[in-house]
Amino acid sequence: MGTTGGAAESGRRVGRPRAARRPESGLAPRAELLVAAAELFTTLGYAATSTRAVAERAGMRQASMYHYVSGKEELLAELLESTVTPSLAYARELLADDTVEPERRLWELCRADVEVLCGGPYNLGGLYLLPEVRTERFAGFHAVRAELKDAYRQSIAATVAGGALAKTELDLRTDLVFGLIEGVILVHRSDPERPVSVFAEATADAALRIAGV
Amino acid sequence: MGTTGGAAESGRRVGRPRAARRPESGLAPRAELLVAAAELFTTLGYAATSTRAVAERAGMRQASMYHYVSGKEELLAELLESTVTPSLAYARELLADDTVEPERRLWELCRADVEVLCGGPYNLGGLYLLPEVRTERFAGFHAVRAELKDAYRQSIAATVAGGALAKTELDLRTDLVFGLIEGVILVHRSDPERPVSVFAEATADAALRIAGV
DNA sequence: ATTATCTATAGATCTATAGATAATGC
DNA sequence: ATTATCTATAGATCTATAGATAATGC
Repeated sequence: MGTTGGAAESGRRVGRPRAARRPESGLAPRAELLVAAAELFTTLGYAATSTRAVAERAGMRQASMYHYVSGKEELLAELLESTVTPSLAYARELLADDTVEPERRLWELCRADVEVLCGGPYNLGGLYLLPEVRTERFAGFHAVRAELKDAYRQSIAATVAGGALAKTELDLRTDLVFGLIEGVILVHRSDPERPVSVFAEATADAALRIAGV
Repeated sequence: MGTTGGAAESGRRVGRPRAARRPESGLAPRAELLVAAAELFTTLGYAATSTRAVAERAGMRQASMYHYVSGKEELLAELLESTVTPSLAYARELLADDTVEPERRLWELCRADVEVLCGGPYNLGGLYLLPEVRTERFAGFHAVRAELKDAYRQSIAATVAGGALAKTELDLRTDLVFGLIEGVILVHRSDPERPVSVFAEATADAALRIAGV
């Protein structure tokens, strides 16, 4: 124990050496697998990506992958959650801070969320629509996503325009705003040249208009 | 020739009878395959659906499918295009009709498009994000989708607010509106109870606000 | 004769496990 | 001794083709 996963110092590592030696990514093996999975899932598709492809791209043989993860599903689950948790943490921070105007908070939440979704090297948001994701296996992801959506609902309700809404109306507005944010995933893909920051701000502006602010 | 594909009259049909006899759907075999594929692709996922599953659900054996289609890809291509062509035809009709106010035309295009995307029995719009769809094989789909997007661009440009926009700005607005429309696919899924017509109108309202009208 | 289907199958995967091996650590 | 990896493989697919068969049509 103690230095578990460390050993980044010299090239000396416990265990049989890998067959295909490579430059040393510096990442822990599990992280290497996650990066490889992110790239392959988003470009080839989840179901179309084999465990062999993931492992090989991470620099190890297919069977070795099972030393770190139980299979493809675990990788997908972790990747999905990683697209939500930063925004969720930020949303909570914003909601707790009452020195900021509610309209401004909502705008900032939208902006930041788009940055996370479109800013990473891979278009992980595109994985949300996978049918596989609906299964019980991904309950953890659904839970955090629902929490994020609830933060959006609260942010909208806190605005001047939002305070007057009936529950049905509030739900509808929330769905539209949330839909816009997740929909930008598609949009971003259609024009990846556009700077993410410009795009994130434009989306936040649009979200406020939808919310009725 | 002559009555190709017909024979819906009595139960008499040319060719070896199917192994698993069933009530007669009334549909032509190719249409039965498309319906089966729509259901399975949207619920299980494209890559996760086998040719056997599609064929069996359509009432025939796996190998018989190849009598009608070249494989899964052909089914997907046709299903994708079917989600765009009705809206595209309608968009052209609207653009040709100058008795309608531009703002109203844009609203109506959005409303109708959402109805098509969310109105069908299956959530085919969810297939847009499949990585497989990016490949050359689906160029036909991309072409019609690009035409539809262009119709949106024209509709936005024709509005009072749209006329004043620089090209970059117009492109951005178009992308946001188009993104909202396609994003509602996700939203609709989260609450399928809500009547589609209400939802379609609310989305069209939101689209106009994004467009700046 | 023509047609729509069937059965059978070759060849190519892919996943997950069993068991061997080549390092370091003590 | 412990660990991280390897090689090998059983068992389960899945796709696309070859060739047989059971209807109708002439």
